[in-house]
Amino acid sequence: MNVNVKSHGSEPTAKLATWCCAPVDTEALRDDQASALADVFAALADPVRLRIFSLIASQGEVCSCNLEAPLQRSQPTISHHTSRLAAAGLIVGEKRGRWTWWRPVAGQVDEVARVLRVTPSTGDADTLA
Amino acid sequence: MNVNVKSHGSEPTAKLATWCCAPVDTEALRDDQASALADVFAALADPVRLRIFSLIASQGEVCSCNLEAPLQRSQPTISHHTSRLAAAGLIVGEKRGRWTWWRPVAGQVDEVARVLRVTPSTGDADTLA
DNA sequence: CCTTTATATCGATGAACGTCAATGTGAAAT
DNA sequence: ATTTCACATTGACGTTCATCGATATAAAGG
Repeated sequence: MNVNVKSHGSEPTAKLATWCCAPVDTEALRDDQASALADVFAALADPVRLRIFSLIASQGEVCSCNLEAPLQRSQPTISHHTSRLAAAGLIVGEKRGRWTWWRPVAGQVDEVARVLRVTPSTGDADTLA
Repeated sequence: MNVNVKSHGSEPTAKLATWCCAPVDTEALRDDQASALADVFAALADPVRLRIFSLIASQGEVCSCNLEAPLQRSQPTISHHTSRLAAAGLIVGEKRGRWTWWRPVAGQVDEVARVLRVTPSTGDADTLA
């Protein structure tokens, strides 16, 4: 069937799960950790990219051709945003036939969620040293 | 005693927990939800702000005066970043005497982490490259 | 009052970003 | 081979941003 399956997308620059980092409330981030993490947040800091990512994550797999209409953006703009999400390691693309299919990278987004976790043990009535 | 305790910081524009939204993999984000969420991510999309937030979250409470040295940024720059974090609802400031003390808002960051969660039970996810 | 201290705001500058029209690329269909 | 189709890349434009120096505000101590 899929003879023309190729891996696709920019080489992700962010490989958070391999080396970054303790939850933000347990230990202060080093500068290099903060830079890598900021790159991932920057990829999510645009409403169009967020909607693209949620469309991909909720459908499991989405073709680029099915993103232009719901987001009302031009084809180059969609391509630009999928590239940025891929560079951040949040999605991966696979070219099958003429279409590029994008899937979420669960590990990357879970890693971000883990780092973001703030222990609720800091009650508001507590004395905070 | 602390007679001069005042609430402080810009009125947070992002009140995610009150209305936003399903995890990104269960339902596609609406445009207004994506915009609000993108604002929070934009607040985290800078290495200096990330380190400020992690310093505050890990210490529970930090004075602005203790941020300039570790981050090696000027006082106006630190003030600018704390304002942006406060506007995103991620921290709150309290002016006691001459100093402004910043604390994390656990609910906001937990809400972001919850929305980010991607269930690893995505049906066809076994073919991840 | 005046001075000191901590923080906020203003103005400017250079960099990065979102967007689209035009164009390039490579694979599929005819 | 030629055309068509899906997507990437380029170039340009206006906007937003991070940063700092200068200045303003506000509180505490004299």
